[in-house]
Amino acid sequence: MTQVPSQLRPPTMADVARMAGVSHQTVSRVLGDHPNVRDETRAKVLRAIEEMGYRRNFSARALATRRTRTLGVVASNTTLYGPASTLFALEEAARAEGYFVSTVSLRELTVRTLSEALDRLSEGGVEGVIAIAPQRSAVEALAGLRHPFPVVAVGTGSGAEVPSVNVDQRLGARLATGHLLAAGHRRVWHLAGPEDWQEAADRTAGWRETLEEAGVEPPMQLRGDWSPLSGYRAGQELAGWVGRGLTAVFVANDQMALGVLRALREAGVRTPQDVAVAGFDDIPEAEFFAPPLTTVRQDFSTVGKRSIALLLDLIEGRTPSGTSSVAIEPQLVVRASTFPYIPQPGAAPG
Amino acid sequence: MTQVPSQLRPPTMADVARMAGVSHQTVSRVLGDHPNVRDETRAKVLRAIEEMGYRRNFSARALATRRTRTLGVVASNTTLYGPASTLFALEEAARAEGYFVSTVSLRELTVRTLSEALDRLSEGGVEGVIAIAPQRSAVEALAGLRHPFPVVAVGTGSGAEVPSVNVDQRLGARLATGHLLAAGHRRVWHLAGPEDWQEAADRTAGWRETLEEAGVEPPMQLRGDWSPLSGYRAGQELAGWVGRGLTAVFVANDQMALGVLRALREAGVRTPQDVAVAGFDDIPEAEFFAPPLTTVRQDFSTVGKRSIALLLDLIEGRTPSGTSSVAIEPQLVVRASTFPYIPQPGAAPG
DNA sequence: GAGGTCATTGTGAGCGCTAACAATTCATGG
DNA sequence: CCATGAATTGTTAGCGCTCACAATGACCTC
Repeated sequence: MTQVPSQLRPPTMADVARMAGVSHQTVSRVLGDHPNVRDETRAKVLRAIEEMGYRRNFSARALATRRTRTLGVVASNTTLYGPASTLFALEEAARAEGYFVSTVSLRELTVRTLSEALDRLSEGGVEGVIAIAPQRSAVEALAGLRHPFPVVAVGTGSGAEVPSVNVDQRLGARLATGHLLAAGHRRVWHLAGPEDWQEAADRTAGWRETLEEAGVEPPMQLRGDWSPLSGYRAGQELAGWVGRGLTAVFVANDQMALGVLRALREAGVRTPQDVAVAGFDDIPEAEFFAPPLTTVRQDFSTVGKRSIALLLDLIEGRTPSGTSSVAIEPQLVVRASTFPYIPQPGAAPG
Repeated sequence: MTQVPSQLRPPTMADVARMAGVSHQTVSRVLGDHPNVRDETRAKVLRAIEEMGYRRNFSARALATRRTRTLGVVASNTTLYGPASTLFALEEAARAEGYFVSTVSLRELTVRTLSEALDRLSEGGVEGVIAIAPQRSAVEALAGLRHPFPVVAVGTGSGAEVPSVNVDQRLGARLATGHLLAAGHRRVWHLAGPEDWQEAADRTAGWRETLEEAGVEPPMQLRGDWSPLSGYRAGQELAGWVGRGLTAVFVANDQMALGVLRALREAGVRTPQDVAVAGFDDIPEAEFFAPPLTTVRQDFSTVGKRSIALLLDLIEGRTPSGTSSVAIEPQLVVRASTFPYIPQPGAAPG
């Protein structure tokens, strides 16, 4: 019941035209919503299309128009919340503009894998590519690669030579760190993300700036790899500093914050009474951590829309609306991990 | 430095042929790895290709061969761990077979959205589609829809009229429930997933069977919507049954289990000493819940490979290797939430 | 009623590639 | 030295569509 194998070859526009008693060009006009087609003719054609189950051939159309209306996306770690959300938002935004999205997911972003991915997408006829490339190495690779289509980077930071769209990570870190200072903490410690990630560097920079502006010497900084496990290990180390000046930690993402929370708990350290913890990302689970996590939310939907808009500008040869580097404001979400008040789940906006 | 706008039109095969002093067909042969090309000629052609930065035109090739080598994927909730992992695995498997993947992510799977997605993918020239369609309504919609290409469903359960690939949810539920019974619990309660999800139904069925085979009357069953919040609410209700026969809960996914854990904790109920909790999915965070969560792991990589293999069989007109419904075994991962022993994070396999 | 305009439809030429077949070259053996 | 067949290369005809332009006819104006 699912397929229609009435003929071996699917019907062509000419077949439809013959059936409707018009020329193939008229069929094309109907399909293309051209104004100058008599209603009666249009109806005839539509009826024939319906009856034959005709569908326009993508390849022929693309060949004739020289447009595939397909965008490529290169991503890695697509099972992480951030990249997955970005991917989703990108596809949605692209579809809204009438474009298809062809994805290549990489296990790791190196010059080689990135280059292969771009080659592959090029063979796939994409008109442009979005690279979700948060590692610095990836940005450099991107800048050095030749490709016959425009590329927009997401999450690479704004300093790049490649047009990019970013959430303002530095601002997010300032919000979180500032919030902890405002809550009365003298110093704020920091568990940073991987050195190679631009977003990690930006978050660290925002944290450091905020402390320095407040006249506080930034304490020792730990480093993790985004994983809960690395957060757990860092948390064990942090637990050793409780009572020696540690009262607040800004963790570079929620997953590591989860590990930190667990390590602190196991060490008998209470959150937030003994140590306040703030994260970054606002993953859906963050609200249900023990305790619910204060964190920084990024608007991926906007990231997706802006990225697609920028890429399409580049494809159409338009001057991008604004600069070629877009920054999006993140938002602080305060929950119990930094505050003794425990809100009801579901009450917080998220 | 990134683009090569040396000529307005990108070079064609004929341009390369002219430069190499051969016919365009010879260029095509070189690109197609045809055996009967003299090494010397091949070298000439490759040099010309390199020099001109030539890339074969996707649309022209697809038109001539009548093959786009593109598969479609329809998915919803792609930011959830399961669907995101499946998506990733599908793309990887498709790429390994030389296919492109064009994704359409839906916010909700209804007959209408599904139908639109299939239409759209059809316009995009896909040769086949994978539908990550865990809702029953989606399966029905799929069965009733006409489409000019084969469709393979993932996560729909094996009973469907549509060829499908599934993790054996029932078996997973039996593993978890059996584990709890074996640990000495007299009864196992159950927080089920949304009624409309086949996977939820299968997990519930596995739970119920296991209890019945053990001669135990299944206790009241709660229902959530996969979210931590719904788990939290159910957890509050469950907390009221502690001391009245409730000692173990099998929760239909990890995120709800997270909510349950929090609710129990807030109610002063200890896990696993007072109530053991098992989840389903083994999301990366599960190991770092408080306490680390016993759960059921699904091998998405295998799901991806088998789905693609099945779809390609259908596309090529081959009889699918085996039946048209593939089941994949899940795996129980035991952690502290069902056992008084607390393993070190990182020690558990995952 | 001639001339003009507009709406509507048709015709022909590609888009850049591959498949099928034709033509050429080359090595080999009788 | 030429026939024989294999290896190598070239030629031609589409694949199914859109674009540019031509053709037709209806309608209007003076």
